[in-house]
Amino acid sequence: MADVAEKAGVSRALVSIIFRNQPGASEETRQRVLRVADEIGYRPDSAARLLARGRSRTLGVMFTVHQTFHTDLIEGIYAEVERLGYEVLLSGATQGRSEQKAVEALLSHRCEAVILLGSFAEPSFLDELGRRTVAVSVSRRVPHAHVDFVHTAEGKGVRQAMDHLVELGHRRIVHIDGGTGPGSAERRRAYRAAMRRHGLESEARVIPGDHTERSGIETGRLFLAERDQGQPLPTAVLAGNDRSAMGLLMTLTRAGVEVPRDLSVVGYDDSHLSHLMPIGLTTVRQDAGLMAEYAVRFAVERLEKPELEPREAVLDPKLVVRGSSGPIPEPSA
Amino acid sequence: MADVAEKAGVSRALVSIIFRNQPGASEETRQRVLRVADEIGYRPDSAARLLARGRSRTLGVMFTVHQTFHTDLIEGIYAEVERLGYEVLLSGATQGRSEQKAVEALLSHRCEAVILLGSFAEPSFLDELGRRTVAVSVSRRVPHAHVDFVHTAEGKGVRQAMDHLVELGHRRIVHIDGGTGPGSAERRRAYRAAMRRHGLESEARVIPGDHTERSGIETGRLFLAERDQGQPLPTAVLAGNDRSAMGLLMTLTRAGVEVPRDLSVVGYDDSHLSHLMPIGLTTVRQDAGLMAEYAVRFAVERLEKPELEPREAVLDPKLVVRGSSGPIPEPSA
DNA sequence: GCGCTCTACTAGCGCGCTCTAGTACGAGTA
DNA sequence: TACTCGTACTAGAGCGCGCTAGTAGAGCGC
Repeated sequence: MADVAEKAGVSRALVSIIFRNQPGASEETRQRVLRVADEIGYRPDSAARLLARGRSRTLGVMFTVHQTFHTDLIEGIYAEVERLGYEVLLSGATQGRSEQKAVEALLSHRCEAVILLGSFAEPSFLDELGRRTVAVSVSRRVPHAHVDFVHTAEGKGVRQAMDHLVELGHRRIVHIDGGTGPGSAERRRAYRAAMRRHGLESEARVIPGDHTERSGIETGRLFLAERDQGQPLPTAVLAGNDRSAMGLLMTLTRAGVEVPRDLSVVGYDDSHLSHLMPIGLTTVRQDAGLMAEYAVRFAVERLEKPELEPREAVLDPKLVVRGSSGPIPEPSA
Repeated sequence: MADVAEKAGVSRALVSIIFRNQPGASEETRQRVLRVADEIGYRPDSAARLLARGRSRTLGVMFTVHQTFHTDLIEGIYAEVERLGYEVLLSGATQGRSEQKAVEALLSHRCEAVILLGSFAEPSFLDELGRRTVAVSVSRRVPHAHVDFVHTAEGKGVRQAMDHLVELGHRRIVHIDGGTGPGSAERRRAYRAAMRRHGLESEARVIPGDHTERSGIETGRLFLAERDQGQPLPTAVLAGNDRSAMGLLMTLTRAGVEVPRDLSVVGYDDSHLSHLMPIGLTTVRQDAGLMAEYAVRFAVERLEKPELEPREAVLDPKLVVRGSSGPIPEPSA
């Protein structure tokens, strides 16, 4: 910066003004300084910039690397953040890199707010985080924690899916659970309620799982083993999310079970891959773009008005019927 | 930091030493300072830290949000970077956020090196970037640019896939191209060479596309339209990558074409989703973990020995045969 | 001529940390 | 005793910016 200032024959302060696009420099000087900077290859150092101004205008986003729905959300976040003149820092959680670690990285990089996509963390962790900084939790709802929430009305989505299956004649409808995953408790509850409402309480069955393909695969294996022992397959499965549904589909299809003739499968999320399954996955759509928009807006608004209380946005999900669900198999089949 | 120092009754410098895990503080003081810091909720500010020490020890990673293979790479990158005591900053390219923009963000955050996953950028852009900083290009090979390369021997992979298909009796083998995507030129060339080698030159057909599901879908539609006009379907397709293969599979399967009975499909990458397709996708496996390891090591080694010339790592791909490829359909069928 | 305002610019402090060059002091050594 | 040496610590400069308070000079009305 000093080099640029000297070469352009102005003070460092003026260079600073110009690079911040602030008024206070003549058009002529502005052009000259920018030209010199370009020649030298100068680019403002955001570390120093961050340090000097109190604010970083940066939102941190914690996501799970393999969660395809998260990449849908990230796309939306980039778009909205740019609109509002902020920046984004991504930090991924993986097998060997915990959520806590990912969030720590964001905080130490001076993110003003943290957006957590589908967090699995303890409620106390979220609450503490929310008190220390502005935090938004997407998908994962933790009552009484000091964070904003953006999620879909899980109950509504599950209800639509269940009504759809019951209308098709299904009674033996199994739910693959999402474990401690975001939204799973609500989905599980809504599944149980729907079974009760349809008088299918005695048929209700929840299979433990998580939000990965693995739990779908394992459930598939379980079903096949049961079938080999003479038990009938369920006629429909409501998976905890799309990935779980895909795992199930794969396992069953490979074993010769035909979907939806022999069994219907419904997913959850409508991640961008779900409509790319060869048969098309019937699933509950969450609007990733809108969720991202809310998350960013909540964060930015709380940053600009710190006295604001955390809020909650509940979006409406929508069942998308594709090829993986169909009428109940013929009794004789 | 000053607060911590005061409350613990030591100088700021000593607090600094302790937080950098450096020798020069007694165990007793160390514990006391850490306890005080914890009480206050102090966490070293990496912006200031960055500014103060010359180095950031941070590698920037540019990736394409929806490219599933990239998430596989990222997982590997996090692991290797941690092992070497560096940090990672992710920056995603999306529809509305160009590669250039994503890279700019990384540079202004003081990344010492940039790892580009499957870049589409102009060779001149890469070369310039490589001269300004340490850059590693994964998958995309740009001869004579001043960057490290990590990629697989595309030719070998394609050859294996083609030999596999020819062995199964296929002759009308079509290639869906990856356009300007990383590796596509090499794959296209290898496809043509393989057709020639097998005496199938006259059957060679390359359909323009890119590395997304869309190009698979469009190719599927094209095939269906051709079939409706009386032309025969090809018997096998070598897709530009897994996503393209998945798009094709979806379109054809929905239209009643059975894979692999009516048509064989081979993908490329073996991204973590490809073995989750219900029928299992035959594909050319690239070892994401190993590629990530090389990329990080190249970057770090060049950072620590700046006189090092850029290098190239060519890994061996391996055909993974799953359910989407099979023998040529019966002539009468 | 004077004071006034407005534009275009500058001086220099401070953001929170790292790091070099030091000091103070007790233990060991000749 | 005088000296080194090692351990535990401190003072203070400086990293590259942003920002506040200020100046110099042009233009204006009276």
